[in-house]
Amino acid sequence: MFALADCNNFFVSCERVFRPDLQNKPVIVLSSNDGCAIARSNEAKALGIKMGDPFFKIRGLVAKHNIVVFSGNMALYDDMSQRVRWVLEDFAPSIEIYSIDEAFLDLRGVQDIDFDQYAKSISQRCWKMTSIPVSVGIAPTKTLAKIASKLCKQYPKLKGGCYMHRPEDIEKVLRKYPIEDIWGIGRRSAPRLKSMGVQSAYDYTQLSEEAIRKMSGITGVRTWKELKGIPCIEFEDSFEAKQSICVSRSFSSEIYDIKELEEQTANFASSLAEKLRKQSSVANEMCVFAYTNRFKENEPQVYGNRLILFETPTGDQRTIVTQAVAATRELFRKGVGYKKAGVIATKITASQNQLHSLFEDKESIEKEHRLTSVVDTVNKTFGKSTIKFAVQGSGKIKTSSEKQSPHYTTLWSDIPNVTVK
DNA sequence: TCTGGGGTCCTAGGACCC
DNA sequence: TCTGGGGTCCTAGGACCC
Repeated sequence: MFALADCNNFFVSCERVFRPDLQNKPVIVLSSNDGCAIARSNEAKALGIKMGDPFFKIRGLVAKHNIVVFSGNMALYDDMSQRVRWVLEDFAPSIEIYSIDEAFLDLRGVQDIDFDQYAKSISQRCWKMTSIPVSVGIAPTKTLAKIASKLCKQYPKLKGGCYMHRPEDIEKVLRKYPIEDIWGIGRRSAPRLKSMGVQSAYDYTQLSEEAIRKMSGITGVRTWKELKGIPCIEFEDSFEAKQSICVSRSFSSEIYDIKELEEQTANFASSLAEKLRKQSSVANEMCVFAYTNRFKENEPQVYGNRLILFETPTGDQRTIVTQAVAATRELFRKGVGYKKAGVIATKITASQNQLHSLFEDKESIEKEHRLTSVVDTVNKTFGKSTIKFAVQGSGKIKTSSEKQSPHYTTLWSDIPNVTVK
């Protein structure tokens, strides 16, 4: 059996931990620049707020129903996510972190226990230890476990835990389960399937393997088998270094000035380098991009990008920042208003396999390492951008988030004016 | 006026090899 | 008129996920 633990309306639930007065009230959390609704409480969902709704389009609803609005607070959500994980780790020999608000638990080999009670216990323990409501589904495959956890949200009497294993029960559930809600069936395929008369998960299981393969390839076949109770999707509990890392943001307003854009990409590059080093990786390539506001349809659209091939694979902050700034200078066009920019590292490999060029001097490489490790330590201790490159300017990215709650659980990173002796 | 950020996997087709 | 038969690797784009 596999379990899926899914935090309910996670970002909203995190805010409610420190604002218990908001229980049972409509609450939403917005994306960066307070752009879109990316988390909604059940009450907000009931009022018709959809995932991804632009904030300016729902202002009326928000005012009318006194919906409480937060800007995203990732520092808080990341930390709360970690706390939930700590609780989950007690319940299974290994867990797979699927996303910030979801984890699979590997229960293969666990026998002679009441799985339904187990699911409920996991949920209760999470609530008790973190004040985050968590829905736990247990089933023979990951895809079915996902469905089981969704049932918990639909039926409060399940008390946060649902064990789904008997074929007749599974069939009953799948007959009522909408095709578009299946894990792995996306916005693209769902309408196509519906037009063929495939409405429910059960209908999907009734198609032939050939038909599935033709329509949705091997991934479709895997989902199809998983719905039939045959596990096909690997349990991935080991840490895998990311194959690509992207740091990008939309700006609160368009940037027309080259210096300003350079500052921004320098900041992206700096945190890109940090992320690379954090997973002990180096990158062979980096792409720098900047483009105009795609929603201003009447204005000319510009998409500038530059690919940088590093001479030797690198995670070095100085190289990455310098090259990103140089690329920005190249792609920048006067008179263009840049609304979004970013940097992407690709062709990533482990730093211990790093190849050095014949002409590099060993001593300077070691010096570089010592420097970056000092910078990392200082920034980790005293907060992001305590030490930064001059070209990063203020070290801040030009975004806005006016309704952000405090970093309740990680305040130390916000302590200003630390004196170091 | 105002529209998020960050990933993965699969596939088809082209370039290249003998 | 007739024009082999395998392979591999890489890339871009699509589809999916949260």
